[in-house]
Amino acid sequence: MAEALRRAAAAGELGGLAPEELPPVALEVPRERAHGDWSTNAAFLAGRAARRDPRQVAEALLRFLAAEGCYLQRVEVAGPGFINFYLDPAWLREVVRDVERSGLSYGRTEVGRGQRVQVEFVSANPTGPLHIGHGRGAAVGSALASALEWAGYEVSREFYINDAGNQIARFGESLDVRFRQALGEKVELPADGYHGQDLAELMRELAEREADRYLRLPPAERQEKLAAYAMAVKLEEIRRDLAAFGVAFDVWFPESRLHAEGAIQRVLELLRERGMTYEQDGALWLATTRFGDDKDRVLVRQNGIPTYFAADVAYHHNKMQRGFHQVIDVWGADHHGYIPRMKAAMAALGYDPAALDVVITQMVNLLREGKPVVMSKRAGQLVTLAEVVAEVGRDAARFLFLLRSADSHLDFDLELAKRQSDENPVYYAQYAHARISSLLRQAAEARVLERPPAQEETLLRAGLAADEGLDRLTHPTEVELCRLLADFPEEVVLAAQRREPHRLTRYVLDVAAAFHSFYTECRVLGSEPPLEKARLLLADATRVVLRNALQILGVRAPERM
RNA sequence: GCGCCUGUAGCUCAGGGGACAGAGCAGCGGACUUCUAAUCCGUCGGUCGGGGGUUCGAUUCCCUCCAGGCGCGCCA
Repeated sequence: MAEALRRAAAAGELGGLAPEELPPVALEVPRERAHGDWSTNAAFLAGRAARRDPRQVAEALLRFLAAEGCYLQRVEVAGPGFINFYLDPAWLREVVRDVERSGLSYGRTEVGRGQRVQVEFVSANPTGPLHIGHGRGAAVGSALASALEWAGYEVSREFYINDAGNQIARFGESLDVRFRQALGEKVELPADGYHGQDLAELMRELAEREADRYLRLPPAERQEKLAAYAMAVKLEEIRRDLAAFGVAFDVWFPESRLHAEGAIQRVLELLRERGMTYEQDGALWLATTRFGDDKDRVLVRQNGIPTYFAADVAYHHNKMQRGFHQVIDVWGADHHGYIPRMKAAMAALGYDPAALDVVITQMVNLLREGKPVVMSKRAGQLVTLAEVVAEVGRDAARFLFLLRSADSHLDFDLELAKRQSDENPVYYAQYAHARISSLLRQAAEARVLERPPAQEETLLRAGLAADEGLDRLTHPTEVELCRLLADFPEEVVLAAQRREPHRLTRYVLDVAAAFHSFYTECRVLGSEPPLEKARLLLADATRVVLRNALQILGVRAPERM
C-alpha cells in the first residue's frame, strides 16, 4: 500500500507531493464486516496533504496497487474514500490447520519474550475474609497474569501481606478485647476496631483452649501473640478461598520481612542520599511533588515510626531490585489516590515511573434481584468472596467479574449469576464447548471418528482426521468462525498489553455465538465425507480456542452440561 | 474545593477520530421426527448526559457544566 502511494506520487497523481510528505499507511479492521477484512484511510490523509478529493485519490491508488495476489480476493474504494481489502477465504481456512497443529498452545506468542513482569494483586489485609471487591481484583489480576504469560512474558504473581505496622497493633487490641470478652470481662471494642464476628468466634475458641497461657502474658505481648495467631489463621483462609476461586500465587510477600531485613531504613537512606527527602515538623518527608504529586508525603512520623507509605516504597524498590522490567499493581478504586505518590516514589528512587503500572478495579455493587445487598464493614457484615463462590459457583463469578472493563462500576447480581438461563452469559460460552464435545462424541459413535479426542488433543494431532478438504468450508458462518479463530493470538496480546482481560471474555462470547450460528446453519454429521471432516475440524478448532481462552480467564470448559 | 472512574437502546454494558453507533437481556414474531432449543433467525428500540471548541469528519480528542461512584491522614 505504501508502495502504491509512492508510485502514485511519482506519477504525479498526488499533485506533486514529495515522498516525505506521504502519510503513514495504517490498516485497520473495520467495524463492519461488509467493509472488508482490512481497511485504510490513506486516501483521506493523502488527499488532505495533496488537496485532492479523497475518493479520486483512492481510485488512483487502486490503479497503482500491485495485485500481488497474496490471498487478496478484491480491493475496492468505498464511501467517501476508504480502500477496503477483502481477503481470500482460502487464507482464513488456513487457521483451522494452524489451530489443529498448535492445539493447547494456539494463541501463545512470544511478543513479550525476555520481559519479566510482576503482577501484584488482591493483597488483602490478613485480618478478615476476602470480600466481593477482592474477588474482582483476584479475577482481573489472575486473568491478566495469564494473558501476559500467553503473550510470552515471564510472569510472577504476587500477594503482598500487610502483616506489620500500626493497623496490626490495632488488630491485636481488638483481638485482646474479644479474647477477654470471651472470658467474661466487660470490655468494649474501640469504634474503629475490628468488628468482624469471625474474629470474636476465633478468640472464643482460643479462650476455651488456651486461656491461661495467653492471660499470663503482659498485655502488649499478648496482643502481639493474638495478632500473629489470628493473621496466620486468616491468611490460610484467604489462601484457601483464592484457591477455590482458581487463583494461585507464586510469591506471598510479607511486609514484616521488609522491617526485619532493615529494607525500610535502607530505602530511606537511599532517598536521603538522592536528596529526595527533608525534615519538617519533626517528620521525614519525601518530596513527591517534584514528580507530579499534589503534596509531599511523610515517610517517618514525628514519633519515629515509618508510615505505611515508607514500607510500600521499600516494597516497590525491592520489586525493582528483583529485576522485573514491568511491575503491575492491581488495586481497588479506593486506592486510586495513591497512584501519583507511588509513581513519584519510583521516580525518586531513580526508576522510570512507567515501569509501574497500576490497574484500578472499580467498585462492585452486590445485588440480589436488582436490589442492593446491604454491607456494613463496621458491623462486620459483608458478603464474603467465599459465600459468593459457594452460592453462584466459581465459573459464573469469574466470568461476570471479567465481563466488564475494570474501569466500569460493576453490578453483580447474585440471583442472575446463579440463574442458568439466557440472562447468564457464562453458560452460553460453556455450552458451546460442551456442544462441540458432544458433537465429537457423536462423531465417534457414528464411526466418523475412531474415537473422540481427549480434551488436550486435537483431531489433527491425534491423527483422528487429516487436514484435507478445508476448502470445502465456504458457508458464511464457516468463514466468519474461521475469521474469529484467527483473531485469537492478537486478542491475547491486546488483553495483556492494554491490561484489559475483559477483552477475552467478550471474545469468548463472540466465538461461542459464531459457533452456535454455524452449528444451526451447517449440518456436520451426515454431510458428504470431505465436508463432514472439514466441519469436524472447524468445530474441533473452535473447541480448542474456547478451551484456551477460558483457561486464561480461569473458567472451566465443560465437556458436558 | 481538588483528583480519579463512570454517564451509549427499557435494563446491564461493549466500542471508539471516520462509512448507516453494537451485543446480551427484556418486548414482539418465527424455527426442534436428524449432531445438546442452556440454541438459532427475524423484529422493535438510541439527538452516545447538556453546551462549546479542534477537525474535511467527533459518540470518540480538548474545555466547561450537570449527575452518580470513589478518594483527598504523620490510617492502612
